[in-house]
Amino acid sequence: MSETFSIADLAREFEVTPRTIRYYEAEGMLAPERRGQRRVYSPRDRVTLALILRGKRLGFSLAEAKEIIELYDAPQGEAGQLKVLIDKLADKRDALEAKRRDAESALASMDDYATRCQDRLKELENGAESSAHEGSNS
Amino acid sequence: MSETFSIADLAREFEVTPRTIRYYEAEGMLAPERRGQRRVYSPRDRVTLALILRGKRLGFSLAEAKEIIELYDAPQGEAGQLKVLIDKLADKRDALEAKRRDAESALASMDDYATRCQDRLKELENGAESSAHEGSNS
DNA sequence: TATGACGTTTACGTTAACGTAAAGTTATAA
DNA sequence: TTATAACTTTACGTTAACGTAAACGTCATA
Repeated sequence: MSETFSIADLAREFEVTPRTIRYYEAEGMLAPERRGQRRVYSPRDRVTLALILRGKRLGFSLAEAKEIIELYDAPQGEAGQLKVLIDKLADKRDALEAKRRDAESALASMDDYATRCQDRLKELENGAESSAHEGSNS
Repeated sequence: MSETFSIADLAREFEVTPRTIRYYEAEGMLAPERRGQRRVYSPRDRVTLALILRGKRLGFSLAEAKEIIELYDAPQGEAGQLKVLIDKLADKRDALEAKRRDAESALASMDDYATRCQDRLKELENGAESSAHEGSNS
């Protein structure tokens, strides 16, 4: 028998409220067991929650996050189902790739800008030859 | 005099509605010129809109996107301001890096899963030796 | 036994980010 | 000159994703 978690455990760990976790359950994204009326979360439930929250951080809606999760526990029974699953995975992969590219280009331009700011700061701190864009004239 | 754009031009290009663009203006993120009462967008306005939308795609709220944009046209007058700006840039950079890492780990596990699905599919298509996890026994 | 601490359900409230409709303005085309 | 296409403002409506409050259950412990 493996580890279990209370709703407060997961709320603490992932820095969300119990309300949020219950909401995801109401949306059909989690289905913890019950000990009496209390929710008992398995390590698998915990992974699912982590997936949801990572999806959200990446700008997916809960509906989109749900689609992704459903892919991960889709039945791989027959070949037909598997082909459909593989196709859908490719779609989600493309969406993720796009986000990564967005992040990378944003990082690139931001780093570029930060470098220019630092150069400008050094100019200001070294006596500073009045205007910017001045070469190092001896 | 450089190119200008109507609100419909930008709406088409970025696949949003004019309402959305006006909303961003009302939120203080865009300030197009006016020819009469009509909005006239500069290439710079267009870049700003692109920044907003990329931010949104990455899961930033409009408020966060606004902060980033304000960094990009902050005054770099004195050294003190520049230092503050550089600090804030580092913060936003960290947030972006985190998103990129999220995207990358999501991609990695998804690719992993997709590969396993494809393996399973090939098994099914090649006569299929009953169960999974069977080596290629001669 | 009573008093927290932690959980539950139910239900209404809130906010961001727009959608949508109404009514008016302005330039161009027929 | 009228129509129509593209724009404008104003203002109320909508949806996702929770927040918040009320009223209740249940277990350990002081």
